[in-house]
Amino acid sequence: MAGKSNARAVFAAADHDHDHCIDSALDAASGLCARRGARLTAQRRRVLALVWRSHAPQGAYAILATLHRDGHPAAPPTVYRALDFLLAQGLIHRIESLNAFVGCPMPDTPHPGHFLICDGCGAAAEVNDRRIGAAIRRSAGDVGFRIERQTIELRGLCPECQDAGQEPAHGD
Amino acid sequence: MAGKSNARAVFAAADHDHDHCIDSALDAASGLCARRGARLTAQRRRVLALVWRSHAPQGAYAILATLHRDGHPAAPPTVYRALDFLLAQGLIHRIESLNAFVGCPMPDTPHPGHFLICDGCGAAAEVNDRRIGAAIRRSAGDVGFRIERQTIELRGLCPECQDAGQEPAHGD
DNA sequence: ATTGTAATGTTATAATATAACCTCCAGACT
DNA sequence: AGTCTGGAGGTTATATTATAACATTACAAT
Repeated sequence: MAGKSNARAVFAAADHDHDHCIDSALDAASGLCARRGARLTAQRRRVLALVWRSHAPQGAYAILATLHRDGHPAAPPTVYRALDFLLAQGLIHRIESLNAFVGCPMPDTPHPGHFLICDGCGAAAEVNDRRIGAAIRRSAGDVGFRIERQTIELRGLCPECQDAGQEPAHGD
Repeated sequence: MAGKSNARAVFAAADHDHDHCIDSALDAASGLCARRGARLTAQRRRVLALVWRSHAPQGAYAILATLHRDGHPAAPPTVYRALDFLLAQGLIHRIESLNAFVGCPMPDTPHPGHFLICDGCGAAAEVNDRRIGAAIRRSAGDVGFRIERQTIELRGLCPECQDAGQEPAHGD
């Protein structure tokens, strides 16, 4: 129906069990922090859960507001500190073009983080394509630039939102 | 001396004639706007000149402050409007990871804008490597994602700043 | 001169992020 | 248990980046 069904799925299906996403992310974080001797406190765990609330990147102030609604009032520094910790542990990534944060699906291994971000549904999918990484390293190497950090954010429309966007038109 | 002299230069040399950069950029902008029927007003021209003040991306409020010092006081919306115009005309690019703006060296043709940004000297070099573009298109195509806009920002050290950073060490 | 539109001015405020300083608690060591 | 210590979090204030909303001016075309 979608015409994209042969594509590798990187965006979660609309009807997926998102509670499972959240639970696995929290479990992975617990294990990882335990192994590293890092303290995943209740506060940090709550913030991580809220970042994972959706596959759409969450802003710091959205997280803050949700903490308040959930009976855990906090001030901005509290949230930013928790986010800093989670970034340092590689449990989340920052999306620069949105000033927002998204959970990392593979926090065990360090990686640059390449994102496809849908302007329709807001979801961000992390891809980490070896070809992109290789092309970037070659390009930088050619001019003698030493890369320390990458921001690769591709905005556009995911397959589902492309399909959804075309229906309104009269069979164009 | 630098050991990188065989690399293609994308970062301007420390001693280059930067006034020439500014002048060419302004000339190019004049011509381009004239051809398009877009109005490069004095205000917009001043802001463009200030974006080009350096090869390091300039923040909106830095531009604002300089306008004040130059006897052209303005409020934030004035600067942001000028920046919006310049972005729309492709005369400048926004660097998301810095919340700042940098002049485009080739404003005549639309292009995504791939940047090498030196954390040493602050300079941003636009590269637009075909291999990066190709890798990105392939990667997105594989999963059926339609790209509308790209943010590719590689942070690190330019050749000069790598050399400068190593001198302090005792011949390592 | 008139008029319509785009550009700019003006005021206020929203949204994002951090500085600085303080308190408290968990775990290490005795 | 006592006590020390460093990190986590609380609190207040403020910095930085960006935009909303509305008034005014400048300009081009008639």
